[in-house]
Amino acid sequence: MSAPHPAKATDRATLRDVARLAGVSEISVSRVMRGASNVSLDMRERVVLAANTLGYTPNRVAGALKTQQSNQVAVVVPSMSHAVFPEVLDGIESVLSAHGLCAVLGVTRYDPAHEINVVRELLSWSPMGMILTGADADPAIERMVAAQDTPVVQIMDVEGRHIGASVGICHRAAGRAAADALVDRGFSRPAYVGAWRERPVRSRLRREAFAGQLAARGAPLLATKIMDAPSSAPVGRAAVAALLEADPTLDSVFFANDDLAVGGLFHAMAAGLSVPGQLGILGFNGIPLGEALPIPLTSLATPRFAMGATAARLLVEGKATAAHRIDLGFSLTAGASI
Amino acid sequence: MSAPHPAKATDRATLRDVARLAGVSEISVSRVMRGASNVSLDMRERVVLAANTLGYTPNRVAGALKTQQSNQVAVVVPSMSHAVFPEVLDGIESVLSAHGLCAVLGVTRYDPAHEINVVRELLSWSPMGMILTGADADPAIERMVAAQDTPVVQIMDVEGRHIGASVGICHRAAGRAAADALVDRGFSRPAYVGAWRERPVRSRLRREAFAGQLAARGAPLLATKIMDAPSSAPVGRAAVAALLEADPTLDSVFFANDDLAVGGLFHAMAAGLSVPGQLGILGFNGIPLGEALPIPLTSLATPRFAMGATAARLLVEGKATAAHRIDLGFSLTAGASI
DNA sequence: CTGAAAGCGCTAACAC
DNA sequence: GTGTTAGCGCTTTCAG
Repeated sequence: MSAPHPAKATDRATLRDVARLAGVSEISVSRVMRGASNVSLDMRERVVLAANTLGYTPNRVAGALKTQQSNQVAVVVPSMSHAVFPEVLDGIESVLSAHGLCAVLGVTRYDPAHEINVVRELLSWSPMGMILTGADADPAIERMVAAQDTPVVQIMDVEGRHIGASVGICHRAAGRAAADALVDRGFSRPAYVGAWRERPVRSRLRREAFAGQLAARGAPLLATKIMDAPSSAPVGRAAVAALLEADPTLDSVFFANDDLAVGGLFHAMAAGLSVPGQLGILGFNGIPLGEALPIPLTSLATPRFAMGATAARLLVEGKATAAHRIDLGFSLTAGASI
Repeated sequence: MSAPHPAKATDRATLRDVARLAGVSEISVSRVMRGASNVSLDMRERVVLAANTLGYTPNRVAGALKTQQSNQVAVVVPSMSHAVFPEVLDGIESVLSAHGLCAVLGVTRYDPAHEINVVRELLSWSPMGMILTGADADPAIERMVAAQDTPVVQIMDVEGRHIGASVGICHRAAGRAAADALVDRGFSRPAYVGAWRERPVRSRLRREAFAGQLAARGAPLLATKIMDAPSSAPVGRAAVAALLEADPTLDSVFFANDDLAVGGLFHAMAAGLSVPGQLGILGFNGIPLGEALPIPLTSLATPRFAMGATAARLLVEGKATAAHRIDLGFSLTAGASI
């Protein structure tokens, strides 16, 4: 090809190139590429042939600029290290990919200031929607989202101030349910273990509701240990060891999540404590690992995949409005640790 | 503002709007927004004021169309359910965000046909680079990437055919190391457990090298169990139970990953088998959970975060070329299960 | 230091 | 069914 203008050999083919090769107009190529209906079979064939010859891929950047719509969905999560968010993302992805959409990822590291930058960055690509983790977003975020009129779904909590739709569970109810589960089974000297300095606000909501309900049931919370490090089994194990050393009379522990709870259970096993006889262990999230443990972990199972999938579905269906506040609920798993 | 043209109230502010309000030209606003040097202080102040008043956010879609460069990096992984890829993504994200880049996610579900579509989709946004999981990409993928001249880094394996740079480990070497570790400790009747029908090719490489080295060391592989389901502790537990039922004389098991290995360890504990006395358990990946187990899991630890971070760094530094093939290696963890 | 003109690649809107 | 025209919002020339 002896092009008159000096193009790099590696330049990406454009509509124009395909049109020239096929001997048709650009708009016809555009129509074929987008699968428009009003195109003759002959035209379609010629264009497809030319496009394949050139290895043409539509340029979505240009398309998005023109149509003012993108197939990208911005997804903002606090962390990827924790098992919860990958599963939520999995749910989001499963729905998005089925609709030809893709996820652009932002990770906030539980840092509200950083979250603002992440959101700004993501919004600069004019996504067709945005999924945020947690309620009570910073006012700056609310403003930016409003300025661009971007549909928003917030996940995890159904409580708190929401910008658009919300999909999650009621963490206060979960805290109360945890208290009831322990008291109902005869535990009377409960403790609580959290981590990561309780950065995720919803874990605080659960703890407070847990403590409140325990008091109401006459079995007040005896000890609380919030670790500095992010949640993990080793951290949970260390927390329980510390709690029991300080007060060996504790008879049960509710954990901020299963990662911690598994560690607590391991401590009990290693220390020769019978579970749940000498120590009851109650987790949160219901991760698959729990059921494979020698003593199956009892936990409040949360619908992580479904939260992501539902949030994505709301966006796809244009239902990302404050009218939609979906509580997906939780359930006690059939474990044997309390 | 009595604009002469009928604009939606919710329309996003543009450079033009800011320019009008500030009483300057569009290009000046552009220069200020991008932090160009040749702008007077006065100009900068006026523009910033106007931009803030309007809540202006630059439109990256338009910018990318003009400059032909994006700040997005396409990341293609096979799954999010498995613990490995979130950690890799975490590493990628940490580097990208430090450079003002963001990740666009594609999930292939270990489906080569779907992977082609995912890559095409992601490439249509002209990302500044692409991170692919695994070697030996489909020729169609290789073609598309070449047609757009997109820098590529492939992660996980250093073996196999690579498009651009690669960052990973040698899975054959890992398989051999696993065999050596078992034989060196006196195990002579080893088995292997895999999952997900061995869809990730690299797990097959490990298994084959494992079997080969075992044979060379005079302790041939006695049994292999590849489960249909994706890896998880329950699946690993079931696999070991099945293996031992078929042949109780097995004295050790090497697993495709720690998720499975943990399940195997739990089976041994629940069945009253001493570990490593009656059954040696060797995992792969070295997940944090392992060290918190009552019997700390011995595993071949892989640098998952570092793989992601290194891959992203290669892209950022413009080193995503075939010249770079980085083996980050693995190491045996200090466990007590073999 | 500031601005005017042109155009990135695509697609609505309107001809024919 | 097909083509022409115009312009999305920005930034790279090139003039002043």
